[in-house]
Amino acid sequence: MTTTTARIDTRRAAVWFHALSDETRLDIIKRLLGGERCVCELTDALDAAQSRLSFHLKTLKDAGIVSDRREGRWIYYALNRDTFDAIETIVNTLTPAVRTATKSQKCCA
Amino acid sequence: MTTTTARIDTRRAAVWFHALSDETRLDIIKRLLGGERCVCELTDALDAAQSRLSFHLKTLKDAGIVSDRREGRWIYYALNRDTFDAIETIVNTLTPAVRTATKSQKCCA
DNA sequence: TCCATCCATCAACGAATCTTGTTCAAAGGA
DNA sequence: TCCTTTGAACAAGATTCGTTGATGGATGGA
Repeated sequence: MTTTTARIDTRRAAVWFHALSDETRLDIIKRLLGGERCVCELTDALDAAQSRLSFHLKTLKDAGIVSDRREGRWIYYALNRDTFDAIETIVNTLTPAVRTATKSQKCCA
Repeated sequence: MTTTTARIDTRRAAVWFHALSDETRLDIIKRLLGGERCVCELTDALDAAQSRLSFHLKTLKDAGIVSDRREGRWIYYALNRDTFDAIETIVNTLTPAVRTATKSQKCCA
């Protein structure tokens, strides 16, 4: 066996990274770092059309990055802690493996 | 100021995450964890057409994820350590912020 | 009940992405 | 020089993505 990173579920990882691969979605995530927000707050803050935000929120939700909660007329979105933990695990497994992989190049170049 | 993560360069982050958002590219990265490889080795290992791999390798190269080196007839690709360090920094900055952001929800739900 | 607000969904369009097949350039061996 | 190998680049087609505007459902107030 080469490394433990070979065990990474590439399908899930690809979905997560895709959700994070758009600037609008990263801006949404930044806003949600301040706590849960309803869509109307995000449309104001990001100056984006409502349907556009709804589209990106769905992408984030389908990827498990955020979750939503209805309260009266409003729907609040919040970051999904478990998914970020999983992403952190992937990256923190991958990077040391990269360091190991690139060590041999340094000495033989 | 809300958090240090607000400083994250979303443009660069989006490019990196996009490069990581494809299963074929993640498979390439996994292979390169074993050390640098030429394209012909990757086509054999991943059972993919040469032009397809060339496309994905270009995507990875443009994003700074890999770098290439010619040796005679062969071109060897290797993982780019610095980029992975930068990605690790982003994720390791973001995740604690997510944990902080999601703490308040736990107590008020 | 009627109306306003919040937000998801849909249709349509253009742009970007991915795949496949083909062509072309660089390098080395016969 | 000619041939083979390696891999980039290009064109064409299919698919996915992102944006915009319009519609409709759910909720709550008047």
